[in-house]
Amino acid sequence: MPELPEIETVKLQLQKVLVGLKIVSITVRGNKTVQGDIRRAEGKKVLGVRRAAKVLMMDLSDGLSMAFHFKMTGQLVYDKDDNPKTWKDRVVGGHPTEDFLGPLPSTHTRVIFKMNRGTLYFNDQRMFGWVITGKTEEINNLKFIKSLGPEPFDVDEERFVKIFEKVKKPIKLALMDQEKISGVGNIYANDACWEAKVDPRRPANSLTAKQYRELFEGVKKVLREGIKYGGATAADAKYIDLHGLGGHYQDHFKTYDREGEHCLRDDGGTIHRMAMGGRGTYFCPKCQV
DNA sequence: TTAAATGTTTAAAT
DNA sequence: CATTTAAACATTTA
Repeated sequence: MPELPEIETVKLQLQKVLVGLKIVSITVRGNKTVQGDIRRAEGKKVLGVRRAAKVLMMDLSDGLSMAFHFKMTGQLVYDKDDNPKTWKDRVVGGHPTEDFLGPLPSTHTRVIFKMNRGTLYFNDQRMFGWVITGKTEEINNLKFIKSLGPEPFDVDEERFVKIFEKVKKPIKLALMDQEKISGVGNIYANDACWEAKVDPRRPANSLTAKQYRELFEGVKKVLREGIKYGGATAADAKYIDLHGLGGHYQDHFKTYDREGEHCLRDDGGTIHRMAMGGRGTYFCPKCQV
């Protein structure tokens, strides 16, 4: 699921509970999910948790690291207790499914990390996600990670404009192109275009200087809001809010999943939905030009 | 039954 | 070759 804010949220959570713990044993239940010899990580200590765009990385003792990609439906759940009695004994992050609340492992659990205190589960319903284990240097040099463009927070306006001014594809798809700017996915790309009052279908090279500037500020704004609210758990996760788990950015969507609803600018416009690059694209035809 | 779902990844077309 | 588009991946839910 997750885009940059959701992974950032998981990272911050895991930094609090996982660092310093030792991986006692690893059980692999989905071979498709695992790349490299993940069991090399057994007996290693978690030294740190970090993030690059949508990739979560764990640095382990003895120069090993692991990189997780959640793709559409990945999630990490850490149970502090072997038999969690309340949701307070559980830390969750990633795509919201009932796995957040039910007993684990579940049918979607692909990897189980038994720690010296508690258990970490990597769940992934659709099995697009992956976890790669290797030397820290190998992980840092993964082709996928090397090909990532800068995150929006790491460029200035001039660089931002330069990235898009020769791109002919629609601005929304260009924003989601990880080799140009990394960390932005479907939800935040939609909302960023709304913030900038830009029609998502506009060729990326056709924006005015003002629109580039507002898009640059807008994309940072929606990402910052996503992080502030702890990511999005989307509308299908009511049961998660009930228990206090998960983020709340879904309550602050500007356009995403708001088809037919009024534009938040109260300009009389209605949020329309169309498909672009096979993904749901939401915008207000009235103010986004 | 069909469509769609917070993402890449690959092949095909331009 | 660089860029862009469409299909594919696997599963569940509306």
